[in-house]
Order: sequence, then structure tokens, then C-alpha cells
Amino acid sequence: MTPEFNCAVIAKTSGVFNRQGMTDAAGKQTSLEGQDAFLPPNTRRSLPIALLRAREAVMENFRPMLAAHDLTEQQWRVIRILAEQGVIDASEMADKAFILPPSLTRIIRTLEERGLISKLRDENDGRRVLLEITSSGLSIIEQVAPESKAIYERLQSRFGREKIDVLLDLLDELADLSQQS
Amino acid sequence: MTPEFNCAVIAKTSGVFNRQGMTDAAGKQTSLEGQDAFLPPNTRRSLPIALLRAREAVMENFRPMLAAHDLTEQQWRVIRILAEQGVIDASEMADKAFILPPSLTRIIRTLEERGLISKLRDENDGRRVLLEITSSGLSIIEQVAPESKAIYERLQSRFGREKIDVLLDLLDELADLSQQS
DNA sequence: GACTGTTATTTAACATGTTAACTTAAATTT
DNA sequence: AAATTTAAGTTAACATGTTAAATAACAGTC
Repeated sequence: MTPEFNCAVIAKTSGVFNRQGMTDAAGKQTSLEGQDAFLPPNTRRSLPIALLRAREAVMENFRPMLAAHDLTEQQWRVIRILAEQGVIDASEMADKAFILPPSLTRIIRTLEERGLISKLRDENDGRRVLLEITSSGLSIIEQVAPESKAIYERLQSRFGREKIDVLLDLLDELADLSQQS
Repeated sequence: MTPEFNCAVIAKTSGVFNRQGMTDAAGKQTSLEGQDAFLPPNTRRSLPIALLRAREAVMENFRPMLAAHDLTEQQWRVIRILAEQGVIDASEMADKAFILPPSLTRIIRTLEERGLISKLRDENDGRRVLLEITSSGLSIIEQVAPESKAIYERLQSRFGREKIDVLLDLLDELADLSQQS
């Protein structure tokens, strides 16, 4: 059963296509009623939007706390990964933080200007930019990390650890799937 | 078990903290080794990043096709929802497409300039902006929708419909959870 | 060692995300 | 009905996403 692509189901559940079928003042057709073959998948059960909604819902919990420390989500990811990993280069950071290189360039600039990280030269490869967290950056980590941990644990206990584990496994599998082909 | 917050586990699995413990040339401490209480959650099992990765992986499948039709993901969501729903106002669109009002304002402007949608006045409420898809917009829908459907079905068959259903249920539940509190 | 190709990073240009402030119209209050 | 409050959109300002092109350094070939 794949109701996502079935116009009849959409029409019945949305309740919009039931009243006379969407024509504007001039009587032109303004929706796709009766064109089942071309109807797009129902927005409500679409994976991209569901992933977006869930991500937004999760981030809502963290954003106020990060904003209080004047950090964006991406800036937090960068300094947190530096605290975990030590010195790494920009490419590795882009991979681990899932930030595209052009965005990372700007984020690095901002964080360096704020004195939270510093750039180092790689003696073996002049192309690479090595990143290191500063003591100032570490001190922010020490403030934010406990709050972040508390928020995550509250989320975990409300949603259920087992369900989060199942979810993480499914998400990883989905990501790995498209990674290959 | 919550290995996400256990420094020992991170140190063992990342293999980075094992060699002498991350000090820079001057000997200053540059990572959080030995500060378990402040260590952030392990990036690799974090819900926000997992959701981001999964979403990116899914969108990779659609983006080339949308780009071939000169559509961004968000523009496609807007005209698709108009095709499904008929005439709706901007607020309802923002809700259904999960696009923030300022972004939607710009997207509406772009789509109207391209002649894919048109704005109407709401006679009952002068504040509202009603949106309607044009015949030109419908014709794009008719081209893109079958391709979109094919891509989604390929994804479904590769990942498994049952697993997608389980995933969608978990994502919805997670989104609804944070929606309330 | 000059040529070619590849890799890491940056820049450019445009689109969207995010928060706050602003504008206008409706709805409420008094 | 005037004043206040609320709601819908927009604008502004800055941050990030996204793709393509440019730059610079490395790697391999001849």
C-alpha cells in the first residue's frame, strides 16, 4: 500500500478537493483534481518534510540555550568537534560537522575573529588549514556542554531511549544507503 | 546505557585521545581529555546531526532533478502544495511547507516573477495573501511529479516500505513531542 | 623540471534560515 | 467609536545552504 501517491486518498483525507474541485473566479482549473497520474506525493507523509519537522522540533530545545551563549548551531558543532578531536583540518571538520566547505570557511572566520578557535599551518601540506580550539573556546564548551547534556537527557527520557536508538539506527541506515549509490 | 556522554567511550572509539592527549606546540591543553563532566555528547550518535545527515542523503536523490527544472526544494514544496490544496493563504502555506514567513515572502516573490503562482486578495481579511498556482505552474508540476514519484519509489524499494513507515511514525512522534511543551 | 591533473580551500552569487522590528488590518476592550 | 491588543505579512540584518568558478599547492607524467 502506498497511499502517498494515490489521489483519491489525498482528496478524501485533505477534504479540499471535495467541494466542486478548485476553480478560480474565471473558471479555470487551478488544481490537479482528476489527474491522478501527475499528482505529487502527499506532503504529509513525505520523508524530506518529516525529517525537516523532526529536526526543527529537536533543535527548538537547544537553540535558546545556544543563543544565550551567542552561538549558532553550526558554530557549536565546530567547537564541540574540536574539543572532542583535537587538531583537525578543515576537510575533516566539514565531514564530521556536515557543513559544506563554503559555509565552513565563513564559520571559521567568525570563530577565529571571536577568538574561539585558531588556524594553524600544516607543515606537510600547504593547502590544508588546521583548526585548534583556544582556551577561550574550551571555556565556552565547559559552560555549554552541561546544559546541552541536560537538554538531551530530558529529551531522551521524554521520548524514550529505546525509541531514540531505533530512530538513530534507521537514520544512519538511510544516510548510508544514499551515500553509496 | 548512554555512551554518548561517556568520555572514556569516546576516547577509546575515536582513537584520537590515545596518543599523549592533545597538547599543542607550547604544551597548552587543547582538548577536553580528563574532563568527563564537561565533555559534549558524542557527535556520531547525536540526533540533530543524524537527522541532518539523513535528510541530506534523501534530498541528494531529488535535487538534480529539481535543478534540471530550475526549482529549489522549497519552491517545489510551495507549488506542489498549491497543486494539492488549491488556493490557500501564506500562513497556511508556511505551516504546511515548514517554511518560515520571511523565507516564504521571498519565495512567493520569486515564484510570482516566474509566473508559476499568483497572489490574490482575501476579500474578508485584508491582511491575508492568498496564493494560487498558475497554468504555467501546473505544467511544471505535471513534468516534475512523475519523476519525483519514481525517485521516491526507488528509495522506498531500496530502503523498505515498512522501515520507512516506522521511520515516519517515529519522526512524527518526535516532532509532536516538542510541539507541545 | 615543465606539463598535466588532482586536491584543499576560498570566493562569488544567489537562495533560504533565523530573529527582531516594523507595518497594516482585524479583533477586543472600554 | 476611539484606544488597545492581536494577527498576518513584510523588511532588515546576519548566518548558513548550494552550486560553480577560481586559486593555490600537491602529485604524477613526460
